[in-house]
Amino acid sequence: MISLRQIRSFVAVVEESSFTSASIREGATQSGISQHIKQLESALGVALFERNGRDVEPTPAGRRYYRECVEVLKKLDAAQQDVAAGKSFGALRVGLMPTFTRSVLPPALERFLATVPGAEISVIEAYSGVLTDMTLKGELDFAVVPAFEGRAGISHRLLARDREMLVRAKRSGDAGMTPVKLSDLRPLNVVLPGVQNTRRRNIETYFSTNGVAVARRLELDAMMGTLQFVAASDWAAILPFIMMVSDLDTGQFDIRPLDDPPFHSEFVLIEPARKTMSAAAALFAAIVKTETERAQSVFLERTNAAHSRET
Amino acid sequence: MISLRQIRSFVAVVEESSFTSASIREGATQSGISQHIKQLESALGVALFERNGRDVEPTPAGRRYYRECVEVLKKLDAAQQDVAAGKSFGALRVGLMPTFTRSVLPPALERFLATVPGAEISVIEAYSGVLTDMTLKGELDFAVVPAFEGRAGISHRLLARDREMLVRAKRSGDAGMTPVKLSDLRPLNVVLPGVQNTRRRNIETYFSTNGVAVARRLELDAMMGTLQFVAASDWAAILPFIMMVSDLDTGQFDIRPLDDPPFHSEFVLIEPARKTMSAAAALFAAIVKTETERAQSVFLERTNAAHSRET
DNA sequence: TGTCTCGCATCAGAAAGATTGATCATTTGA
DNA sequence: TCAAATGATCAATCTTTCTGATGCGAGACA
Repeated sequence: MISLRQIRSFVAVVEESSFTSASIREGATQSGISQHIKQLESALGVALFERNGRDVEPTPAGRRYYRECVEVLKKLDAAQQDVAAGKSFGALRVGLMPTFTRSVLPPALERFLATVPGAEISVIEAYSGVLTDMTLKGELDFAVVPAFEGRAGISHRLLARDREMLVRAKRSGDAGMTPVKLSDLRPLNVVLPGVQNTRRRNIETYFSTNGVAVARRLELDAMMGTLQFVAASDWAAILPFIMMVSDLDTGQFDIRPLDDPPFHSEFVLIEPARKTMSAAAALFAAIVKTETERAQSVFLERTNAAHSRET
Repeated sequence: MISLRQIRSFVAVVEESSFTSASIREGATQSGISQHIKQLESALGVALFERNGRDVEPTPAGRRYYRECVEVLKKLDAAQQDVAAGKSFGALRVGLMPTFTRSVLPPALERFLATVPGAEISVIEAYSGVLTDMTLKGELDFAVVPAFEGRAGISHRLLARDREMLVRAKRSGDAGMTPVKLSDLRPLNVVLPGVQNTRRRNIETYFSTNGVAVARRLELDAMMGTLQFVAASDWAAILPFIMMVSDLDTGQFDIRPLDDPPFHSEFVLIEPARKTMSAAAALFAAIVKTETERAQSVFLERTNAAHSRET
């Protein structure tokens, strides 16, 4: 007889393409996972994986079974949520990339806690890779990360599309929010996230596609550090608008939208495909989205203002 | 953590309205079932049943959870079937009431075995109550029974609507298939199924609604016996047309449709709600349906023939 | 009203089953 | 060719589950 444990192991192996990683994710041993798969295969009478050396790939039957298993798990999860709903809003764990923790998180948190006074929420700030792994492991209810290539076991939906900005230390006389064409500038000293970061790849693509000259590159995988450093030097950074909203009026930064062409980034909300978002999570996600939109509305106000100053 | 065993137990308890019956159906002990429910309730944090003395009734939450659990089980079953399909047509177990085993079964079986040479099939002949219980227990892939009031855990769909006939021993000079109004006849000696039988209740309703006089009643829960007895006596029986198709030309019986008003019976195909019909079962069900329709087409031929003889 | 019976809850011991850790076999990449 | 990585296998252990006996409460019946 097939058990849920076996199914969970199977799903993990498909998503991780590895027995060993699956065992870690499921908090089990490789041996146990191996046996689960074996039992499943013998119960179904079908091979679920093709083992070619160190390569584990689902057979067509395995792939089909995977799809259905994910649905079953999701339905089961939904059933539990449905019945257990109202019991208490449970503890909510959300992963946000720094872009969001800086500007959007504070007002979102405030609204959420006002709406659900008893809520328990933890927010984990990390880069997209970490957040994606945690989401896959089921350690997060959802996470917000840059749009990515998709990954087995993760479902995602667009949360926001944002304009990338050139951020430098403010010098007197700078007109805020004036669009800037990077290739017109002299070669930049630019602070960038590390190569494993999704944003880094997008930025490099923009640079090379649009003939942007870079004098020097500095890798900093520390957002706070980046901002501090940029504020106190002549280095620049490329950051999404929503990250900088709260800095528009501090006089610390010169913030300008990249233009000609404009550079957009997309952010998606990801969650484990096998789970149903809890009511609490859905509420918080909605609040994050509206707060993001509110922050973005500032963009139009300011660029209009900049425009009218010019004319 | 919730297990499939627990869910199956829960579903069984809801459908049986009893821990004890559920334990029998699941091949477990009452103690075990009780623990499963307790674990489920504590895992969900919700009471699933209201225990009022010897009465077990699902709470609203329990009812909702039941619906979702059935779906989960069904999806899981479908997933297995899907993946395991092609492995072999498996053993098929079908329950038929005597009405169907007499006329429809032989040609249906023949066609089925011709279509799927390697098929293993067993047909169980029994009355509707027995067949329904077996279906609920999962001992049958499906069963054909008289239309009934519905029952938790059983899904059903209409298979055929058939005309009830007055069946008596043939006497010389009888014109076959002439419609007959029972209340015009002198009081009948009639052989009937036992009171627990669904057909019995329907027949009694027809009798009393239409002022049919009955001289004597004889209860026989043996279809073969009923036919033998009717053929050799002046007792009558009320039987569906499809049951008698193969006896139209034997010269043994006088078979006439009840008329003014006509008396119809419906037969449904039932299966466990938590399962997905296997490909083999679906095929056999389809064959049974077409064979039933073929048998019924004889009705029109013969009544037309009878009509033209009269005019 | 008292007693009986039926049915679920509970508990401790027994059976079953799952998990682990060690080890082997195989493949890949240096 | 060797080292590293990965999956398969196996026996021992440990956890979980199940059972059978017993308890308890509610309705049935006299």
